[in-house]
Amino acid sequence: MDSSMVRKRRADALSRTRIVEAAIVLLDSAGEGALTFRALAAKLDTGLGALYHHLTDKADLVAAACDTIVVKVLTNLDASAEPVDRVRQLGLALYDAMDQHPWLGSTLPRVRGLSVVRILEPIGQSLVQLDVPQPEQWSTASALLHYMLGVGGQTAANAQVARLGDMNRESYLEAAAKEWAALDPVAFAFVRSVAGQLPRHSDRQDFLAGLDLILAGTRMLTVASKTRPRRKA
Amino acid sequence: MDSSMVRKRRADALSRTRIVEAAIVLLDSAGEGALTFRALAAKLDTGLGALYHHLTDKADLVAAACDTIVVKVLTNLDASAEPVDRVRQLGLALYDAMDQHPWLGSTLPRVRGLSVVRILEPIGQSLVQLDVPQPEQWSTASALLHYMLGVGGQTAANAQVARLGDMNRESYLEAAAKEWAALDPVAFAFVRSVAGQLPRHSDRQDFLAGLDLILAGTRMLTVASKTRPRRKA
DNA sequence: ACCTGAACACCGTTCAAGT
DNA sequence: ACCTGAACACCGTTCAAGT
Repeated sequence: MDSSMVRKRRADALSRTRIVEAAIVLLDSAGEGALTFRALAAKLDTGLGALYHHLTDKADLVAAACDTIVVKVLTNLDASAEPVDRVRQLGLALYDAMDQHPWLGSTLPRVRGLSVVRILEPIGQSLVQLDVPQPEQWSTASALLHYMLGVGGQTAANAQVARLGDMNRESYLEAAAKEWAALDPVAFAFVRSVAGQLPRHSDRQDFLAGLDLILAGTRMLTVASKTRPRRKA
Repeated sequence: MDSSMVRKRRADALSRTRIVEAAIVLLDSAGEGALTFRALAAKLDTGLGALYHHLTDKADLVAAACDTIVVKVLTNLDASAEPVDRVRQLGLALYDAMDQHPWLGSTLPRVRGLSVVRILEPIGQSLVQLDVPQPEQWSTASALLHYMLGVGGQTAANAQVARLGDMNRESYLEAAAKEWAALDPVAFAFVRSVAGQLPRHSDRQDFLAGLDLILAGTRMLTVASKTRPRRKA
């Protein structure tokens, strides 16, 4: 019962879930480069080989970490909302998760397993409810998925650069804005013209604006198909 | 003048450009995992340290490889085309480059340097020409950029999985379709419903369809702004 | 069955030493 | 100035050996 005994007998046994949770903590606190089997073993106070008894691979570990977050995001969604709102909610929830766990955006695309399919499913279901014509359902769902993943990748990259330079978000954006403003006025006319808004802008709002752009384009697909009315199911 | 002398005196001296070109060949032929300073040194018949005399980092090398491709893509664009067509051309050219160099899609987002800004610039210029209102220019250009990068990331991931499994595109897609068809009928209703089209679909056409979705949404921004007409410059 | 940690085959990067 | 290659400090992964 005394503390030395508790320390000897581990509070909870090593398990896949515990390892993955520790991996997420490691990734969140110090970035992708910090996830190491050795660091993980030290954090869990165990040996290297023990980890391989619960995981097949590092890829397996990363995939499990991703899937844990993705499942959590999808579980918290409100299924009763209108289809368009469901997609927006899903997008924002995913954005927030990628913002909170920057390693997610760079890892999710290349992860094996169901994580990406899990995200695709509610998107597709919403499009079906929106009466997007069958031939366009797949490409539209893909477009929404790729957009979300693309934003996540960039979020991850920015977080990584900021971390390497040991900067916070504001100083990073201001440095980028200054860099852009110094570019060639002819070749980079547009980028220079928007450099000023860079430090003040909200990535989250921009994400939603882009999502709404795709959803607006999607609405036109349904409108176009409604001119040839189909009977209801 | 005889061949032994030619072999002794290297045909062309080691240079940053030559190194980057060799790196691209290595990446194209065997994937991201094959790009190693040791492999590169062997290919160029030089020492390890010599490479560091022309490069600061591995990140520097990868960034240079990316930028080489990006610059090539952008150089070949037809600047005289209509704005919408310019964006589509740019998108397709980028898609093709990412298809041909699968490592590009997974690397581009996290690369330091101008590569991403180079892509953003012509997108933004096209939006200006399209009379997209100033407040929406940045978020719209970002959306288009992120979409393109998102598709590239997925292309890269698919190529990677196919390479690991030693499969060609067709057998990879058929395996994925079979996997999807075996998913839970309730939880994955949508994904199952589109599994059949997976082997036959064209990623390139889907990419364009998604791009057009965003462009259709963008057109609505300009139409909306035209109801309050502004004087011409 | 579950765990340990030394050992192996790699990496990126550095640096004294050469030309 | 440019190049060499041994050396260093890491990796992921394996595996005989322990309990």
